[in-house]
Amino acid sequence: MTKKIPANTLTLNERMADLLRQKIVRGEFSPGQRLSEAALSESLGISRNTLREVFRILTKEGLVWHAPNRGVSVAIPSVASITDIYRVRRLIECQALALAYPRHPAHKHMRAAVEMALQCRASADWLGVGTANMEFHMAIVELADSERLNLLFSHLLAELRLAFGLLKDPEFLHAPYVESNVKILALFELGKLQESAAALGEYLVHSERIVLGAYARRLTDTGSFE
Amino acid sequence: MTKKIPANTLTLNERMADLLRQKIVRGEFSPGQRLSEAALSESLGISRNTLREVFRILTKEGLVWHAPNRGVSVAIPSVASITDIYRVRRLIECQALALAYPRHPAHKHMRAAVEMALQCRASADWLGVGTANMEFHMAIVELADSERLNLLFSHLLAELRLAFGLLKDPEFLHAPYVESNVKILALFELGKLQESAAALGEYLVHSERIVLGAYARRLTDTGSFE
DNA sequence: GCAGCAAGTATTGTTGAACAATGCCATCTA
DNA sequence: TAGATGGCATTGTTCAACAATACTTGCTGC
Repeated sequence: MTKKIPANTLTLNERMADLLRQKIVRGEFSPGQRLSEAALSESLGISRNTLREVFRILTKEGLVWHAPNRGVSVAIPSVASITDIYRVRRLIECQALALAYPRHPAHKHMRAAVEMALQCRASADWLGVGTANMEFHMAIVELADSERLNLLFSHLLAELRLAFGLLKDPEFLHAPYVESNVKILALFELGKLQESAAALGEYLVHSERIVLGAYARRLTDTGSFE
Repeated sequence: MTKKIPANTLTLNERMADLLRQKIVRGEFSPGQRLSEAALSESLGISRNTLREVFRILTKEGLVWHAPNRGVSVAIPSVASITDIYRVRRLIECQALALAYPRHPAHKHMRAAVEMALQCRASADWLGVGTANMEFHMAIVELADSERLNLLFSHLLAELRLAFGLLKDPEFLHAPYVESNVKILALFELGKLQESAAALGEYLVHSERIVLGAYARRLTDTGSFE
């Protein structure tokens, strides 16, 4: 009866999906860029079939776009998708925070992320600040104790990261929010859940505006993608 | 410059995924049943490679379970997963309803679903009542205007349907809620969003209790799956 | 020069077969 | 009975091939 837990060794597909996901969110490919099966499978050292499975994984996560008979390309974050992502974030994050149990274990993750952000900011590591910020918000969602929400949210963040990649000036994007997160965490630790959630809501509205603004500016600078 | 819209013809993978998804939620396979690649690919008339892509799609949706080197089996809805699903439903549905624009187009879908439920109930078509009920709740989520929430939710419902399939007595499961939906819709149409959302919340709590109860009873009747 | 057409090329979609890696099961031994 | 052994079945991954679709190039006629 003591069935062995399935080996947690990831299969090749999944490892390669991780790899490619990182390459994409780190901006090693430009949005809209076509990902040729032949070229990529050779450069990754995997077969076309395996690569296609990887593509399918990333398609579900919204990182690449698949057009039948035309292959896959790196997704181009649209204004609509950014709006959508923030809409979901407000809905999920605020509720998760407002309804949370104040001593929930994920609380430690929140704190760790805030500390990481402060540290990165001190050393002007703006990419690190961005990462820490995302971890903070991921931790907020963890408060809801839902596997499914966690998964959805991690995909959302990856997609958002792709959009951030388009924008210059990460300092401008992330740095102002370190303080905001500090405040949200402080209110949460004091048990002032409603106020904490309200602060979070404000942050999200503000952040969306900044991202959309920077995004629109970029589009007019460089011309539309399509 | 008038690029053609990508052909909306689904690829074989996707069509087969739809097919298999239906077979699963309709209970043509029993939960836990192993889905052999060789056997299934032959019976569906597709190659093993194609079937594996289909499996990957359904795995992401939670309908089948994949254990490395041991293949995939129809998912066994656990008490934990049911709890999780209802947790997500409460979080998303109630907010979607409470924050909705009262004249949102999806409102028509809600009404259509309620009418369908009434009609099915009149002819004692309990399966139809169940379907209509799900469409009603899908419509509620559509109020939030989020592509991503819609997608998540449709997967959630498919998973839940799988759990329902385990239970006898669909009348018992769905029939009592026709009235509840009528009430929720009525309050919504009157613009009483908070009351409507509250009624929805009550429904969800109640429904979860019923499902878990029936589920536990079934487990003690037939013995644990594992 | 340019719109439209036609043939050829490149890429993706799908299949079948092959072999390695892993898990499962029956048998054997102590 | 417990554990080791070896064979069998299934999955993981690759390869090669061909069909179906999209893209390119060059041509024609105006």
